[in-house]
Amino acid sequence: MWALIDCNSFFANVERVFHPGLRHKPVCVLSSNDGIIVALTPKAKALGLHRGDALFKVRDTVEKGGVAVFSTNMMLYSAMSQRVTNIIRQSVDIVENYSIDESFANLAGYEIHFDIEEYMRSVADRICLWTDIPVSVGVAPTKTLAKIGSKFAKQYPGYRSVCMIDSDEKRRKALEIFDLSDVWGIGRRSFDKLKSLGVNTPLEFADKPGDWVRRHFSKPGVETWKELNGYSCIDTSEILMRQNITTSRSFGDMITTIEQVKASVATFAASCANKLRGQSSAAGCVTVFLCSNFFREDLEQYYNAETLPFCVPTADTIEITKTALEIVDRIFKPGIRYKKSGVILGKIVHQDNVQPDLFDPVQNRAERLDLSQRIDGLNQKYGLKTVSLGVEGEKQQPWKVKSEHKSYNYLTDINEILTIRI
DNA sequence: TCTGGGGTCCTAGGACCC
DNA sequence: TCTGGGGTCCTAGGACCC
Repeated sequence: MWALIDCNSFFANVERVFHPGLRHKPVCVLSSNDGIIVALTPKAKALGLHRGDALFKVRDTVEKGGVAVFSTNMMLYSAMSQRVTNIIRQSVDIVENYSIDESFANLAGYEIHFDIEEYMRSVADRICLWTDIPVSVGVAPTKTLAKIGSKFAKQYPGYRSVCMIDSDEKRRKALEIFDLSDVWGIGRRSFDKLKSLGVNTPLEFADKPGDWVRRHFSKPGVETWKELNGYSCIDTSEILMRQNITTSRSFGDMITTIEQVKASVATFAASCANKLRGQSSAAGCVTVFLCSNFFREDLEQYYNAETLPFCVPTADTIEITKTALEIVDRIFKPGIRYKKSGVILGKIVHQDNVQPDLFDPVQNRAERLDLSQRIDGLNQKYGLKTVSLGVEGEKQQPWKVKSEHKSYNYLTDINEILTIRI
């Protein structure tokens, strides 16, 4: 059996933890630039707000409904996610951390010594007691069914946080009433296709014969079908090394000069390089893209991207930044008002597997990497951008994101720790 | 005026090899 | 007029996830 432990309205609930006055108020968390709503509590949903709504379009509802609004604070959410995961790992041996707010726990063998439902309920209660984050748990023979269980657990308080799908009767009943478009692995396209084929519920899909499914769908569709029928086949075991690393942002204000574009690209390149070293790897190529504001039909539109390879895979901030800026020189077009840029590192290999080049123009790779790592160390100890490249520019720049409702880094910065007045 | 960011996997088709 | 058979590797784009 698998359990899926899913944190309810995770970002919004993390904010609520540190603002106890909001316990019974609607809360929502915004994307970068305070653009759209990315997380919201049930009370905010009840006002008619949705994930994906642009803030400027729903400002009326937000103000009239007394909704507490927060800018996104990933440092805080990551730190809280770590705490939740740690508690799960204390109770179950094999845990796959699937996303920032979800973990799969492998319960094989646990039924011998425990009442699984009560055991997982005790885990859920402990998470709530120790972190104040409410979770919903689904338990089932496959991950896809466990996901469905957790949605039921979230929807109906009667389950007391844990919904177990452990018999064929329960499975069929769940699949009969569950929304087909909410099944894990069935996105917009597959949903439309199933509808057009006359399939309206997960149960109708599960009951189709295997050759029908294989005729209409390829590997992912067949796997979902098997999982719905109780045959476990989706592997989410942990990805130890990312194959691509991206840093991109929309700008607070549109920018026009090449110096500003370069400052943004240099900042994102340094961020990518830092993430790259964090997983002890090196990149074989770098891509830079620039684009204008596609929502502004009155302005000239532009998008361009280019990729350059490295002679030898590298994790050196200076080398990566220099190459990224060469791309800017090639694709920058004057007269455009730029809204977004981004840096993508690709062809990533582990640093121990880097193939040297006999004609490598860089002689001191080890020292260069050491320099980058020492800069990481200083920035880790004294705060972001304590040491950075000059080309990244000053702290205040028009392209920096808007973030007007950001809470403090209560869990990771000693200067921003929660103050309690008695 | 204001509209997010970061990933993975699969497949078909092109280009190439013998 | 007739024009094989069997592969590999790479990439762009689609579909999906959070």
